[in-house]
Amino acid sequence: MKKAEKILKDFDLRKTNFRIELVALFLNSTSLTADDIKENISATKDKVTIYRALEAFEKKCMIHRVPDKDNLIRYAICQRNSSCSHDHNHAHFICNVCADTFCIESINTPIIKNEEGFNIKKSKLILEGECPSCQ
Amino acid sequence: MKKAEKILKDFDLRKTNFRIELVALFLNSTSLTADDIKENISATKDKVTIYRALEAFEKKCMIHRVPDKDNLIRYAICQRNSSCSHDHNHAHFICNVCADTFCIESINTPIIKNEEGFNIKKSKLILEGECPSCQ
DNA sequence: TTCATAAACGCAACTCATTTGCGTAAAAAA
DNA sequence: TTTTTTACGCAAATGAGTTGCGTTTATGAA
Repeated sequence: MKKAEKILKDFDLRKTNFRIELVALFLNSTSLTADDIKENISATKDKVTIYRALEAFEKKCMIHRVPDKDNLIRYAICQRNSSCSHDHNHAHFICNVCADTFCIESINTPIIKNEEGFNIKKSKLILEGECPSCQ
Repeated sequence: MKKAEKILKDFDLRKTNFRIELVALFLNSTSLTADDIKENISATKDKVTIYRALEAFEKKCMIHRVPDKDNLIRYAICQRNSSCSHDHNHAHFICNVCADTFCIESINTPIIKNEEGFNIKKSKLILEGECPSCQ
């Protein structure tokens, strides 16, 4: 069994041709929008199928949402296995050139103590600039 | 001349009834979406007029875009005067209850040195939780 | 292997924030 | 006051994401 199929099994997701292809695409990508997927997948051209697969993958915590340059819905595959309990407290980097988003596992989001009466439960750190390939 | 009119003049923007009312609304708000404006303005009900005013205000750097809970376009008025040269390097806080976004001028976005081949030009820090009024 | 069933697919149509075009009105400059 | 530039308002378009529904397929039990 290939890696993509094993991942689907591990996350209790059904193995369809499209979903196997989609997992493999995630494994070879830093992050993906619905449109990226449509352009790079052969098993379906239907956007609804794509959105529903993303929804299912996210619900099982196989992928997580990452910030996007143009506020599109964008996902990356979760590197650290898994189950929904693991935290996504790493920074994200958006490349202004290629518009891709990268998980920066080596930088954690800062822990900010409550300030000025705000009850802070979570923080997100988004970096911008040029990614290694675009410089 | 009232404060709102002075601001429009300072930013080299025309004084129309709607824009005067809109600046005053910004001065009394933490942040606003187009829909917030539509609900709280009497001078126009036309969304195109609202979007174009926001575009003009942003271009002159009278307002700046802030993150939004639902990925809507949301703005806050720039507190520190002004001209487009001043930096917006403060954190933003999104309230999960009222969905308003607050500028937290007392917290700066962290300065991250270039990492793993990424050329980092800017950072954004987004905090989430409950704002003072919603706790 | 076969059957039942729950989930996935694919098509059409919809929602809703934001944008574009264009003719008219009004503000600022001459 | 006249000219010029910008703002307004209406209609229509765009485009990402969603919903409904009938059909197909993967999976797990018999």
